Parts: sequence; structure tokens; C-alpha cells
Amino acid sequence: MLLAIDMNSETPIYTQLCRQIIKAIATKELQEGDELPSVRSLAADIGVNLHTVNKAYNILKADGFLVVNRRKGVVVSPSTGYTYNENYLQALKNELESVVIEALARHVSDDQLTQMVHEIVQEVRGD
Amino acid sequence: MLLAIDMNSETPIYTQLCRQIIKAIATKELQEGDELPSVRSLAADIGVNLHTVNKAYNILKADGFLVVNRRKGVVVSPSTGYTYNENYLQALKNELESVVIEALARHVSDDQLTQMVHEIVQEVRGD
Amino acid sequence: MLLAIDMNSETPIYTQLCRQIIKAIATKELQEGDELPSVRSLAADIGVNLHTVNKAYNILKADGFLVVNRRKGVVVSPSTGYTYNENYLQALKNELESVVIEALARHVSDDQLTQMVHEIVQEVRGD
Amino acid sequence: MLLAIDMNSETPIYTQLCRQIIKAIATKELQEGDELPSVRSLAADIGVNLHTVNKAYNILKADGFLVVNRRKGVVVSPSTGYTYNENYLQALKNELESVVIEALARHVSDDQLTQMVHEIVQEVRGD
DNA sequence: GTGGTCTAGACCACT
DNA sequence: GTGGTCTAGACCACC
Repeated sequence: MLLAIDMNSETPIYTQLCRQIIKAIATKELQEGDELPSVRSLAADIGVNLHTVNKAYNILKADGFLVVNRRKGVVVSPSTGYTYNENYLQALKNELESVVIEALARHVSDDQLTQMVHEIVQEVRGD
Repeated sequence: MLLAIDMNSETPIYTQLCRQIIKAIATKELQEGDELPSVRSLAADIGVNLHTVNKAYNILKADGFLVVNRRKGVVVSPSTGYTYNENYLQALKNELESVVIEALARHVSDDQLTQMVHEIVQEVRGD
Repeated sequence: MLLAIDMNSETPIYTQLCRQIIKAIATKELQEGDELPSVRSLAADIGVNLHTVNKAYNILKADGFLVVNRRKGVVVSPSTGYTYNENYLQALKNELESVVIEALARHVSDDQLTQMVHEIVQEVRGD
Repeated sequence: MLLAIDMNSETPIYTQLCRQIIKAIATKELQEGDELPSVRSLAADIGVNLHTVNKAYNILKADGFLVVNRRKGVVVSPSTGYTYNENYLQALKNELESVVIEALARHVSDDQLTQMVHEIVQEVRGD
């Protein structure tokens, strides 16, 4: 897995890490039981602080994507560990709302939006 | 127009203001030329500092949603002022990506996602 | 003479008035001795406050463009009244500098700049 | 880089800061990736409030001249970030117009103007 | 340490 | 009255 961090982005580094790992899980590049690099080695690899990687891992553990395995270190959870629930759907809708509403205000069409979502889904599934 | 601010939210107050005003524009509750409350009165109304309101207004001005009219104060721009462009579409796709990818990882279905987008569009259009 | 005021511009109305009158003088639409509308009628005409028109007239008087004639009211000065001097040239260069330097930083070419100046000169002379 | 602020000028301090930084970029005194002083240290240096420096930095970020790097603080963007576009050229022409037209009205010659522009270009390029 | 956000209170330019 | 600018001092998130 290749992690590309943009130091100039306004998104915090730990968030970028989370997203890229989640993306790898979504595209099945990372599957149940796969080991992740140790906090130490990953931090050295991408040149960031230990705390930053640690924070990302902790968030992903809290979200159920990762789990600590005594022998293998941090591994990807079985997919039942991070299935959506009501709370998540609500949060998802809120996030979508703020993005979609601005798009509509700017005269992006209904079709363009769903088209865009489809493209993203295709990228994830077909990648 | 009614603005509801959540002081405990982690999203900055000025961002919440921006979103609600954009939403009002999207739903045509606010139309071209409509006057917004003065920074001072709005700040007093919702109980925040005037600089916070000012920042929101300034962002919306920079984004083309609002303009300052010498006689009427802050008013809604003609809709040509905030039409989408290439840069915006790119940013929009990036924002959608991070949201959608996590949803897919959590086994939200393609259909659920487009359904959710449709619901939001309905809310905006049908209001 | 037609005065078009943009209430949404960030340039103060009195400055817009000054510029348009100066432009009319530059294009010889207004010539030495020509009468300007009274403060009162001009204000009513373009729908602004008396003070605003008054301020514009006063600035133009201080700059030598206009002069008060006992019988005809405010009239255009003889062109000797507003010829450039050292101070003005210095101020002009400062104003040009801030504009030109940003243009250069943004990779506008030397030629584009002089071309643009030529175009403006043509518009004024040939108008 | 040396920043000289004129507290008595009528141009806002943050604008003066913006111009001087843009000038430094134009003269290549500041190049892609170069770090700028932190808002706090620069504010202390020139004796203004940190919010004033912050505002200048924010404007330059919005204009694409600067970006915030998570490790290095505020740095100069790659020059692709602030290349001119149609909107900018239009705004540039408007700014040039108001300056040039008054100069013409005051009998500054065509040649003097282009000469002045050339001088400024020379100063920037030959620095 | 950094930048980002918020508050509070002041003065000024413009209309 | 409006928005624009500046100051001063506070807390927080990120690294």
C-alpha cells in the first residue's frame, strides 16, 4: 500500500492517513487480517511524527477498522467490525448535505451529482 | 431566515453560518438582491461576536455568494456570481470521495448513497 | 455625460464619480468651461446622497480639475489647472508599481502590460 | 526579506504586507517552498498585532501565493498556484484604467507612461 | 512551537 | 447607521 501525504493540505495528516487506509480497505487492497506497518516504521516511512501515526491508528481502532493482534500487531478487522449503523448513517447524511447543498446552490445539476457519485463508486470497485 | 448555531459543534461557528446561508440561497429562501442582516445585528441575534459573523460574510463574498451594496449593506449576488467552475468541480469531487469511500468501506450500498443524495436534492428543491 | 455608478463596487461612490468626471475630461467629452450639473441635481439624478456628490466635487476642485464660477456654478478648469507635477508623478509611479508588480508575479508578460496600457490610451484618445 | 511598514499610510497595514511579499516573490527574493516567518514572530518584528499579519497571510493564501505546510509553516506556493487567468486580467485592466486615465487627463504622455512601466519591470527583473 | 478560532472593544470611512 | 481595520488576549488542534 502506498500512502501519499500532502503536507500542504488543510486536512490534518492523521485524517489523511485514516482516509487512505480506509480507501485501501474499501478497494480490498487491504483485507481482513492483513497486517499494517508498525507505528514506528510507518512514521519513518512517510516522515511524520510517531504521535500522528498513532492517532490515526487509534481512530481507526475506535471506528472498528483495525484491531490489535497480539502476534501480528495492528491488523485489519473482520468486515463485521466496521459495518454502518444508524449513527453513522446520520453523520454521513449530514456530511453529504453540506457538500451537496453548496453544489446545488452553484447550479451543479442533480445528474452531475449522481454521476459523480457513480464515478467514485466505479473507481473503488474497479480499482 | 432562521439561523440555528450549535455552539458545541466542532465545526466552526463561521462555517455553520456559511452553510446555512448557502442553504437558504439553494432553497431560494434568499434570492438575488435580498438583504442580509448587518454583522452587528446578526451577531447580537445569535449571540456571537461580530467578527465571527464578519468572517462568514467575507468568505461568502469571496465565494461570490454575497456582495456589499453601498446602500443596502450585504446582499445576495446575482446567481451568475457563484456558478460552478472546473476548480470547484474538482474540489467537490475530492470532498465527495472522502465521504463516499468510507461509506463504501462500511458496506453502505451504491443505491443507499444515490438515494441519500436524491433525498437531499428533494429537500432543497421541494422546500 | 453619463455617469454609471456601481453600488456593489468596493470603490467608494465619490471615487467612482471623480474617476468618471476625470475620464470625461481626458476624452474631451468635457472641456474647459463646460458646466457640471449642480450637486443637488446630480445627486438626485444618480440617486446618491448630496454629501457624496459634494465630496467628489471638492476633491476635483482640490485637484484642479474643477473650479467654481460665480455665474455658471461648477465648471471644468482650463487644462493648465491640472497638469501633472513632480508629486503627482511620484504618486502615479507608486500606484503603477503595486499593480504592475503583482501582474509580473503572476507571470503577465512585459508585452502584455504595455499592450494593455496602449489599449487604454487608444480608448481614451479615440473615444 | 525586509518588510517596511508605514503606519501613517492610508493603505491598510495588511495590504502593505501583501504587496511587499508579492514584490519579494516577483523579484524572486522569495521562491517556491521558501518559508515565511510565523505570524507571531513577524507581528512582533514589525510591531503590529498578529491578526493583522494573519489577515495578510490569509489573503495571499486565497490568492494562491502562499500555502500552509504542516511541517514548515507558511511557505511560498509553486508558481503555478498564482498564474493569471481571465478574471485577473480583467481586474488588472480596470485597475490600470483608473490610474492611466487620470494620468492622461493630466497631460502625462503616452511615452512617459510606457517608460514608467518599463522602469518598474526593470527594477523587478534586474534586482 | 505552529496556525485557526473566538471574544471584546476601539476607531475610521462611507452614506 | 453600515462595513473595514486594528488591537489585545484567550483557547484549541496539530505536529
